[in-house]
Amino acid sequence: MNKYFAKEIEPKWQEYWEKNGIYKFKKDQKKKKYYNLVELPYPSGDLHLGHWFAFTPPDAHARYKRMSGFNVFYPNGFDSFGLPAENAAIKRGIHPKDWTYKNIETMKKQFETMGTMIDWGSEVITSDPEYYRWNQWIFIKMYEKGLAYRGKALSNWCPVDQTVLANEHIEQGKCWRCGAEVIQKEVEQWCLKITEYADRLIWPENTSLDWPKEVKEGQNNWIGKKEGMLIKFRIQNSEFRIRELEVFTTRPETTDGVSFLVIAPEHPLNKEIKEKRVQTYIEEASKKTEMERKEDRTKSGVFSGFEAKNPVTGKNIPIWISDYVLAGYGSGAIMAVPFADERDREFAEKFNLSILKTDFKAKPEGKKTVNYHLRDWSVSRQRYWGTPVPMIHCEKCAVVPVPLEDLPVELPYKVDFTPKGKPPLASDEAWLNVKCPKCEAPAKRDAETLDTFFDSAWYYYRYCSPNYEKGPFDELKIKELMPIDIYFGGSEHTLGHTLYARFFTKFFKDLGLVNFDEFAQKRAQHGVILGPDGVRMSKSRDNVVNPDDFVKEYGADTVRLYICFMMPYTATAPWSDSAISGVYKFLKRVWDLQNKIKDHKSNLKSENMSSEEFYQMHSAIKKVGDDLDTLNFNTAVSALMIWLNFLSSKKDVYRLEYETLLKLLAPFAPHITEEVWHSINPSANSIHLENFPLYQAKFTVRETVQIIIQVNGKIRDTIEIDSSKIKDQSFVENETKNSEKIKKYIQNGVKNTIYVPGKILNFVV
RNA sequence: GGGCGAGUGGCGGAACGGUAUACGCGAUAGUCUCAAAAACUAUUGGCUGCAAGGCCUUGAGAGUUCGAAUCUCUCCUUGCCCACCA
Repeated sequence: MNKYFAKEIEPKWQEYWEKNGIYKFKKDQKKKKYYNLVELPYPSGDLHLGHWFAFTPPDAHARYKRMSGFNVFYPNGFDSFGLPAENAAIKRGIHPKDWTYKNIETMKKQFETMGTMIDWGSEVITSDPEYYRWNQWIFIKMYEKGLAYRGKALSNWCPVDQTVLANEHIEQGKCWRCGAEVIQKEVEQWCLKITEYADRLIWPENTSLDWPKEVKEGQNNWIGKKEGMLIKFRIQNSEFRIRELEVFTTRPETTDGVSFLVIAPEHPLNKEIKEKRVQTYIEEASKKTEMERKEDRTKSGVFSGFEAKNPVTGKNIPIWISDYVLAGYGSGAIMAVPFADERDREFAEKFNLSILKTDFKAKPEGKKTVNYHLRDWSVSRQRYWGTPVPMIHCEKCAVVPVPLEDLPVELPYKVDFTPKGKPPLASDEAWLNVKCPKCEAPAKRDAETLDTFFDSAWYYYRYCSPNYEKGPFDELKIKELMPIDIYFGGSEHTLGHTLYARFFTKFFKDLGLVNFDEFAQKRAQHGVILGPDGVRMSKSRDNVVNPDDFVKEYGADTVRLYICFMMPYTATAPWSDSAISGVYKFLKRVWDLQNKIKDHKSNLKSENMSSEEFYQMHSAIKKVGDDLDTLNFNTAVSALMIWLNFLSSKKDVYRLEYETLLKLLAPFAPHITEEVWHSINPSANSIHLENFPLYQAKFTVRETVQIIIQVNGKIRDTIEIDSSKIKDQSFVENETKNSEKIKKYIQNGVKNTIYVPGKILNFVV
């Protein structure tokens, strides 16, 4: 027998699996489908430790499910549009497309070294025209339903470059490129009316779906449904076109304590106020970036010079302007009740405003209304590397969607995508100028691209029929494969991606394309492997751990197993390689255990195994299987170690024991188990086509059990009884009579006796 | 400020309200060796005792319970997400 040498066996089996297509998903009426999904990666060009952590435990789960008789669908793809490609291109002069597709090639090769059972036959690459064509199709459908509209959204705006900036492109309040001060500006852009689905996106108390509480509550809070009232305050100035201020409040009963009104700097009323100090304040407020607003919480504001009449008390109260009132929430105007609200009091104290009392009994007139924290989703990006918005702007007909049969609107390759103050696509005249589909007059294409969260909101539908040409997906395939049975991913997607995905699913249902309401039965969120210094890994910090180094040293199986073992899947903890050698040692010991197999030709058949041997084996099968089901990968591995410790303490190992061990280990360490499996079964098929061993409940209990004897809850002795007797309390009590230790404690009489069958006998004295 | 979570040996971490510290790392001693590495064996929460044993221990404090790391309350520390949401 050779020594365990991972480097030699791993590529061999990866090739074998590929050649024999053992991971190809095939329709199988006899088996239940199991859609196992991990969030598709961004093709950054390097498979890092985070990818290993995101993909290998789910791979073990998928392999277990497959061995347990499910027809497992485990596809993968690439979320390949987006800013990094464009930034890399600008920096290094490579075209975003070339950069992206080269990275995808590299990463797919790296994925192979991981030894996953991913079926790449259903791969989806979101920057392929065959994919984003359907992005455009969905966008147009949303437009037709009134869900996609031109709206105004507050954005970071560079006044020099004349462009919207992403948060990451603002450095200390200045534009990353030209250094100009970034301001907040309402910019017209494409928005999706996710708010129309707000109610349906709220998780009901008793959902049958298995999603973490953290996600359900997080999303519900984010949607932030609040019931309140809109109350009108008459402005004491007859020259304004706006005569009334409408405010939203959840506490109408405090209206008698309204001491002043506050409106947001962006409130339309401000356009009618010409005073210089007011305009100066508004300008200053617009310069504050998000970061500054977060950091500086001191109240600022300016008196508008006008008053409004409190509908309850009839008193005139001043109208102030302050950026602590948000334009986007409610009506962008509040009634300030400093007596009851801390922020209002802070403001009143800062500007010496009088504070009126409220007895919380006011009953103002007003419209009952519901407000949501959730905003509509702005999807326009003034960027090159994304899905072109499939719209045409015509002077006569305004906005006209591209006819569906003309899709996709392909992204032109030769475009100057360096920032120029207008969207890169706008500089490609040949692409930009088209005829209006309605009136045939000269018109222009929309030069913006879609947010990449649009791409990832529905990619898992496309996996089901990646080459389908009659629609975004084949409805029959969807019936077969959706919804997803388990969706693995990161917690950073709680308020973005997974919410959008739910929104899209509900939209598809409204279109009649699908007959379910939620896209994933179960959501499993992993933690994060931090750098060895306990901080998030990043190149700038120089704390990035490269998994390839460990793969080279120990092999992929060891790295997979270690990632499963080192911490719970949900945990966030620093990377440490201190224990990886222990996992490697474990695999070597499994390998070496071949030597101990009793010759299968001998008469020592598994029927001759002792009850302890049966107990150990069946307990391991149960524990490993259960843990793979419930995603407790670390304790599954420890159960394997415990059993191996038992097996290696014996003189010989039964073939049944050893083969069972290999099958339990196969989901974690697919290569070594395959190698050894073939070496002891030369004519066998792949171990990954074997069934996961079944345990028998009767073997998971020992013949005798230890009962703990307590006195007043303190352990004083243990006794061993036959497990058939565990239900017999008086028998157990009698047994303890022999114990000198116990006698000593209970000689003065027993007040009460508590017996937990098979566990504990507690005397209360 | 709001929401969700976490605090257990030297370290990563196990423990349906029922033997706390499984498993792994590290450490100590031993076997093997000229030596080292590797491998194997034993020990490894603290205090106390020659020993049998006893006492203490899951961030701090209270409570519920025959019994609490686990449930409840208060506080402390810490992580993540959101954040002037009226």
